[in-house]
Amino acid sequence: MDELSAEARILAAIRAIPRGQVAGYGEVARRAGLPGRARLVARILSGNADTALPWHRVLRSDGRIALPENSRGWHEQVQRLRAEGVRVERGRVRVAKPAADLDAALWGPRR
DNA sequence: TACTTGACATAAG
DNA sequence: ACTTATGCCAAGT
Repeated sequence: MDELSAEARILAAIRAIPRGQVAGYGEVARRAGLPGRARLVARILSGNADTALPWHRVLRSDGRIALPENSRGWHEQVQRLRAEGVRVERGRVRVAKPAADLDAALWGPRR
């Protein structure tokens, strides 16, 4: 019954990722109110045909592109990401290091 | 029902 | 930073 709504919420969560930004599968699931369903997000994307959907902004939690390296989809994802200014190196996007930033803020120079 | 598969995540070594 | 082992969940056989 709510199979459709689950998919709808996931699609909405993906559409909500701002241009030039990325999000992990698990992250998308959480934002859709479906914690623990990262694989459901992957399932939906694997079957998606909507080119307007910003599917390219969804990556693995480690910042790597989920599709098989050098596959057609892989190349397209890299291109789409770079087209919006996202730096992609060796099939992966720079992952944020909040701990380091926090650490610097709390324990940095003169503190 | 039992087993396999997949655009995953996380902890350990 | 990279690889392996486990856990996970929904669908397909």
